[in-house]
Amino acid sequence: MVRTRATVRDLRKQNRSVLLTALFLDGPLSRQQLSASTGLSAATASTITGELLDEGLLVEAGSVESDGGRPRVLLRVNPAFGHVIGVDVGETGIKVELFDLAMTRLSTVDQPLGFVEPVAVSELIAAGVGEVLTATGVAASSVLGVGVGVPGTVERGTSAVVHAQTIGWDAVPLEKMIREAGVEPPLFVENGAKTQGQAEMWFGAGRGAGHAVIVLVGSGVGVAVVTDGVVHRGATSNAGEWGHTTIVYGGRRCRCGVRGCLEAYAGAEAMLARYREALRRNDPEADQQSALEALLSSRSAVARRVVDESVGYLGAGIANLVNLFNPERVVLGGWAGLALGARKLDEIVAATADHALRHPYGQVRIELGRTGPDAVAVGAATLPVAALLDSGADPRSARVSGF
Amino acid sequence: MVRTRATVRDLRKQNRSVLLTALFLDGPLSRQQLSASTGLSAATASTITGELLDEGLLVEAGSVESDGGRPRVLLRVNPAFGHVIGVDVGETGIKVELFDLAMTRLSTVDQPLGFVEPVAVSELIAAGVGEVLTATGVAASSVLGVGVGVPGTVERGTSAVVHAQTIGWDAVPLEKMIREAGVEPPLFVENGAKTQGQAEMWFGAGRGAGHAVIVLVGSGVGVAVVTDGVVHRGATSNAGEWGHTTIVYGGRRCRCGVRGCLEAYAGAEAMLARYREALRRNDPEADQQSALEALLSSRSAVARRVVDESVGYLGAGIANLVNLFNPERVVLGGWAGLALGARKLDEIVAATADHALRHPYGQVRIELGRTGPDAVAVGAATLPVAALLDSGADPRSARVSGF
DNA sequence: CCAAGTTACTTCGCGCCTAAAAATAAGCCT
DNA sequence: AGGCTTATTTTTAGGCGCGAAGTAACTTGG
Repeated sequence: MVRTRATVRDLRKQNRSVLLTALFLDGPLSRQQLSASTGLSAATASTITGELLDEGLLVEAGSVESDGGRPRVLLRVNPAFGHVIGVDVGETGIKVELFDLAMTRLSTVDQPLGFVEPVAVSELIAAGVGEVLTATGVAASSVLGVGVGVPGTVERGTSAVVHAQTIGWDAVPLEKMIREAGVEPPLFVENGAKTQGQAEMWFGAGRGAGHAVIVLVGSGVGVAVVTDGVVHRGATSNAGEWGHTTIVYGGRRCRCGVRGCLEAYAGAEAMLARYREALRRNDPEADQQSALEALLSSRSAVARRVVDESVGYLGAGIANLVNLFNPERVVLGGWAGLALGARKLDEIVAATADHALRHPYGQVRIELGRTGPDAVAVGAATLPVAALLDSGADPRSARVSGF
Repeated sequence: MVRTRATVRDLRKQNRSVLLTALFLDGPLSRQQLSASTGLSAATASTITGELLDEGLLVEAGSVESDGGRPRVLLRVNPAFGHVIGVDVGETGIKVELFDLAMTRLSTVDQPLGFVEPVAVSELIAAGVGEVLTATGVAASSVLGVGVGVPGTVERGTSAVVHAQTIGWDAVPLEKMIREAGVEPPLFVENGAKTQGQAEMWFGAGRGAGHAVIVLVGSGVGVAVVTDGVVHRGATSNAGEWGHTTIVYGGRRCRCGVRGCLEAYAGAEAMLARYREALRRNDPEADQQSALEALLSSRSAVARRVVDESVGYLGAGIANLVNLFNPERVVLGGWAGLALGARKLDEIVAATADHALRHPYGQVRIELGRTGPDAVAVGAATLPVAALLDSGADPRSARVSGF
């Protein structure tokens, strides 16, 4: 971490951020509790919360009676201070959701989309954003930001650029395009696996863990690695390409062209392909989701073998992550991950134990994901919230959108 | 990152740290340059450096003539402010080195050790520390800290505990033992691969990279992952067990008991074992180092095949790291890594390219390590230095040892 | 040799900041 | 009602970085 110089203003900003984050994550708290949990003096906690109340970021939320003293007044983040929007760009459609600052869902729009073309996607996003706003009567000016979860990797620079081989996107300047389609609030474009990981960390099975690995098994596989509470991004925001790590050197050819990638063994697509091969059939399923369900519940020896092998590969893949990252928690999510995990979690855990080193394995807890089907959108919506919390909502820093 | 409350004192501490770090890493600088490079105002840079000069942390280092103005006075970290000691606990012996604060080596002691037994190791370390001090006449009180690089993983708690399956250490409270053997300065126990990675980052091929992966190939293989300039440790400091990630599912049995670990293919021991098997010989080499040299320079088809295969496995293993961490730089080190890399770096790079995703691969530069055989000791010695720099050498914080 | 010019560094006053102490608010209990 | 307890606000004190205004230490050009 390259630390940099700080001024007295940064102090205030940081302490605002600390208080705001504590209130956001741990619900209503009194100034007293805030002082205790953050380490700030009661005086400072009081001054700063007073400021935040004046600015409309906080509101009072009742009081707790005491046993013989002045009752403590509870404070919480003002849900009406602003709104955030989360967008899930999937391979079959686009979901746009509007939340208030307490992350209560106010409106949802689903738009199916056959062919994923950047211009069409941008326009659908802009339309969806307009729709959720008019449906709820929320003013565009109250939107703190729009988070967008996309497939593929996102390169962050002055403006986010998306690379997604599977849908044929090569260096698509999506942020610029969405802006040009008419979306005004600040944009936060991020890989969908990472936004889903974020959702799992804040609201799901990752809560409370500082070091966690969120494994997402869908058609393919992905991972979000959280270190010290922060999603790991690497030098150019491309980190976390777990699906294309080699796990069977010289093995099956993956759609990325390389042999032996984990994704050639452990995603829903790979499982179904291996099943087809075992049965010498050659007709790809129309609906992966129900095909996987059928495979998982089949009692045929072939199906059972395919599933058991998949569990082995997945366990080895998870063990690699455990060895490399030494997390306290592994969360297994994604639609296929949840379907497989619902039936085979113990076997997956056992396979992980077989392949991981004893010591890091001993530190980890492996759980199923607990976020719903809109986890990508929820996670995307948390991005502007995180930005607000991290900045301490500093009223002195220039804000692009007028809120 | 869990940010925490800050006081006005933390400000000064942080700015001291920033200045001190800039001076340590980028050699002598004038107050003027410091002000420009850190962003601190000239006034503050001057005040703080004045303080640091008074405390003896900095010294003047000549001046640069100007073209028509007051010449700038150069400042640098005072090499004589204190000393640091680095210890390398290897499988064949213990090396203790003394450095001044400019990391100039003042004295070295090598002590061979056959059987690596914790008590004996602790006593040898204490003896070595005493020896380098008396040899140079440096007072124990001027030693800022002793860094110790050990095989295996180090669990940091109130006192460091070492787990090293390969040498039969299971939860050895090494820090406590070294202390009891009579070493007084603050101790910093860390995994040897990580200390070597640290050395490579500060003084070797990793310089300037914020995100890097230091790959160490010796008898086995290890890695140090650097994220944002900081060595990644995970929840319990066990992160980075690359050697025991599965790369050939169901493959060769590794000494850890699992099948298909990278270490069963890519370290010197594995290469020699595979060569022996190919030749149907059964006599382990007495000296791995010269045996590997012989293997690498052999022109026999069998030797060439073993080496080429190893290059492939190693490349795939590196590609996994590139995909997962998206580093800007990969440094290949370790005695076997350097030996192999000296002859086959291009092939290793090509094998990495074959297995990595195009995009993250496009961001990375793969280089040979540039630190010498005492990299582990040098890296260990940097640990107390890093602690000093990070703390801003705050004279107000209580110090255990009297310096 | 001296004055003017130039650049590096210091000093001082201001506006902020947090902490500690003191004061005040708002309940409970008898 | 009065004492007691606890929460919050106000006051005061000690720090900090910055900008402006000096001051120091040279070079240059006559």
